[in-house]
Amino acid sequence: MASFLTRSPLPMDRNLLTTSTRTPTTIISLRTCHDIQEVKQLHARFVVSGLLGYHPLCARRLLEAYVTKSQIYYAVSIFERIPSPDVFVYNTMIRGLTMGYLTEGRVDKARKMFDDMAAKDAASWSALITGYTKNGMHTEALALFQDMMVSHILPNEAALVSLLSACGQLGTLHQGRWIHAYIDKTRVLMSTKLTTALIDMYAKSGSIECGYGLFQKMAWRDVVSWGVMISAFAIYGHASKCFQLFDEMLADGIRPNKVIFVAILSACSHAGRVEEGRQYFSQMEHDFGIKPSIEHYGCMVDLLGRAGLLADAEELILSMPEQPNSIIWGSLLSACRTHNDLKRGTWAFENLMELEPTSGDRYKLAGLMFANAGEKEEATKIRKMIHEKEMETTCGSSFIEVEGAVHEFTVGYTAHNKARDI
DNA sequence: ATAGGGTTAG
Repeated sequence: MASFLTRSPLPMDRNLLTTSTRTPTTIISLRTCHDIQEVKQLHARFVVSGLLGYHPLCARRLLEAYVTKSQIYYAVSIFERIPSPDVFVYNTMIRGLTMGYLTEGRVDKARKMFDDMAAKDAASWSALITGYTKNGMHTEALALFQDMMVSHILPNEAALVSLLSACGQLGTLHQGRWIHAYIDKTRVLMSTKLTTALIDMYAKSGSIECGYGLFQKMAWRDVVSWGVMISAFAIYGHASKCFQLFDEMLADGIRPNKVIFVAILSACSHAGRVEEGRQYFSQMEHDFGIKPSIEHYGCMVDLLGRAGLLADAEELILSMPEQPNSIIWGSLLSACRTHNDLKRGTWAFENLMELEPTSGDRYKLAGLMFANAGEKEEATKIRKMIHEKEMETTCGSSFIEVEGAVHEFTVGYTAHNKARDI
């Protein structure tokens, strides 16, 4: 059966194909497509003209284009028709399999492809490490790094950035420090991205001072570097520091993006800075042209709710252009519990039941609200529902690393054998 | 004739 790979070029393209030593512009233009439809149109042209089977670059560039557009289905179909894929093609496939919307077993497929590869380069390891961190499989990413070191393959910058992100998510400070030392020792260039990843790792692992030290020494800070630093201080509740950094960022000529405002607004929320929060919220749209997204509304509802301004929170929710999500309702419910607002709390709870009918934590919170307000009947009704529907409830917990070991702490749990010391 | 990678509300 003749496939498009074996078909000879049509007469109209034959001239172009045989006389030119340069890559056809249609193949080059695959890289600048920003729309899937454009890629598909070019794909069709390549099939019809026979270029796909004729030019060795055509299939791999098409594969690359589908991968960057997260079109794994098309990427696989192209991949399967490449006669003898090289490392670059395999690496592109590993990236594609671990990117975009995950369907079951795609990371495993990437792993299998990786294991089956006869020749792997640093980019192959990097692709899978990044794939793991992108899918929240941080432990697997760090384990793969160990294998990589054993195989004497030097990690590239992309791998190091992903590994630092994994360390930050897990809070494994000593592994992060080890990578930092490794970077210094091997004289890897400290780029903006790498330094930003280090700052984020330190901040998320409880060493904000280390992160801030690196930040201050940076030669070039982009909007992400500022975002990492401001978010870090926001989590620590240092609102004034966030405001100061925001001004410094503007003075540095960097325009804030939506992420910066999420960080600033969450800083306001954690520190109870209602007035500043309101100012930044309106400044965001009027001075910087950024339309508030659901995350920004989430921060504002939380800010107003914590401050007990529940009527304002309600008004804001009703003014939202899109449907509030469970985070917004959960935030409102939590505020209603602390401020004993049964009316709005019930409203939030009703919406939560629609959006997350099986989340035991939401029901538990509502139960506590009714119990606090003396509504014993409502409270028992909810407790029964949790029991009957066999809903799972989680408790808040935190991880802390001491001398290389990670300990988990659960709210109300003091049975840890060295809880006091830690 | 070659990419990838860092920030985000409870």
